[in-house]
Amino acid sequence: MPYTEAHKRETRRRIVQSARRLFNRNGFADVSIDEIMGAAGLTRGGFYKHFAGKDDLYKDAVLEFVCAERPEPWQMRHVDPEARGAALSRMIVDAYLSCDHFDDRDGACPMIALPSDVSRGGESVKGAFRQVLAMMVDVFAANLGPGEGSPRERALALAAMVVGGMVLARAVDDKMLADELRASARTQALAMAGWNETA
Amino acid sequence: MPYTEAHKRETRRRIVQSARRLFNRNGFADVSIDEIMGAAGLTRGGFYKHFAGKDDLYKDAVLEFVCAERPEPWQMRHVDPEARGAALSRMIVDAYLSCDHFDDRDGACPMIALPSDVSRGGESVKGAFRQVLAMMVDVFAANLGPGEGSPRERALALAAMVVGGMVLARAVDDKMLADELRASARTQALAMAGWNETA
DNA sequence: TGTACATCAGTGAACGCGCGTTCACTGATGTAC
DNA sequence: TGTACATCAGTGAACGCGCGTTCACTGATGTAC
Repeated sequence: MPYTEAHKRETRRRIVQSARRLFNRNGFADVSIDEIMGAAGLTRGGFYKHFAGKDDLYKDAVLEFVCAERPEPWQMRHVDPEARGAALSRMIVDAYLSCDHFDDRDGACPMIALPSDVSRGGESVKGAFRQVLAMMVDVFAANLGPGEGSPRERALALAAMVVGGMVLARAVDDKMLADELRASARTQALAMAGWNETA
Repeated sequence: MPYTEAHKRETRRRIVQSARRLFNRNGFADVSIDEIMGAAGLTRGGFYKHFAGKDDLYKDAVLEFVCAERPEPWQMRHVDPEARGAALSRMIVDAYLSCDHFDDRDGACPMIALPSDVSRGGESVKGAFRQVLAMMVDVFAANLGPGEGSPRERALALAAMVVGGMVLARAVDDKMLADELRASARTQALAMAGWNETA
């Protein structure tokens, strides 16, 4: 058994990472396997030693975000549970709607970079997308401040607002309007969640 | 001057309409000019008598939604001004987040069907997208009930929430979760806008 | 420890295919007389 | 009113190109002896 299993896993991981970046930037349809393999330091043919086809890679690329290394406070999983609560949740909203996240074409959340692509995709990508959404909704629901409606309802609406604000900001060719969208979604989201600055 | 100008305009309109439907359903990259022309009852080559290229058509397809015939209460422009206000706005939110709109793959708002495609597109598509957004934001801002924040801020956040709710609902492969997203966005949007049922 | 071997990750030429676009043409139509 | 003409919307074959995928291969590596 030449080449260790670890070696193969590492190569596969590199391909998935490269794919995530390129899909984020250019969409699923406009990225070729050549580009993905090239960016991973490999060549065309080897791709099929790791994946059944392009579609098979798609869900892994979306899912990779869940496991990917992210700048704090994105690392929801690694945060000290003691630090959870309104402060952390506010940081997540801020980070999500931040200028950095807006500009990060390669590393952004797939819910922002790929939603309409995924909506036309197959069951497996949509399942991966659901996992990313669930991660966000669970963090929100567990840390809500005072407000109207069930925690789940409010958490889902919060997710809709922060994702929607960012998606609209990116689809518009007017930096001022994009900034306005991010700021408005941020302020109203914090208010809706009961995470006001004054709280 | 054979063939009237009206005839040419009508043909062009048919191509744009066909393109809008197909882009909505399959995205910009996955629709061929053959398909668009075929669906419009024409053949490949004639396309270039009307458009400089595929990109040129893109913005018109997005913009067509602004002028397109829509079921009430989508027809914001044609509604009796007397009827405007919270009742109308509530109807718009309801229609936007409705099951019918969710299912209408061909006729849906481009902000739902194409946002991540447009975010990777050129200046002209993004300009068209901005016009669609502006239409919605203006209607919201002009009809807000009581609430916190400036009208514009609240209108932008409302747009983010209704668009985001629908975009997420479509990207997820779980009808129950999709319904929950639509319902949650609807309830919280109406509350945020001061359009509560009891108002 | 050293060597011969089997494995299989990775290579790159080749495949068929569908795309966006071009172009020589055709033929339906409005206009001039 | 009828006819000859010019226009140009629409046709469909052809183009070069890049795609996803296949396949015979190569060569780096772990294992057996």
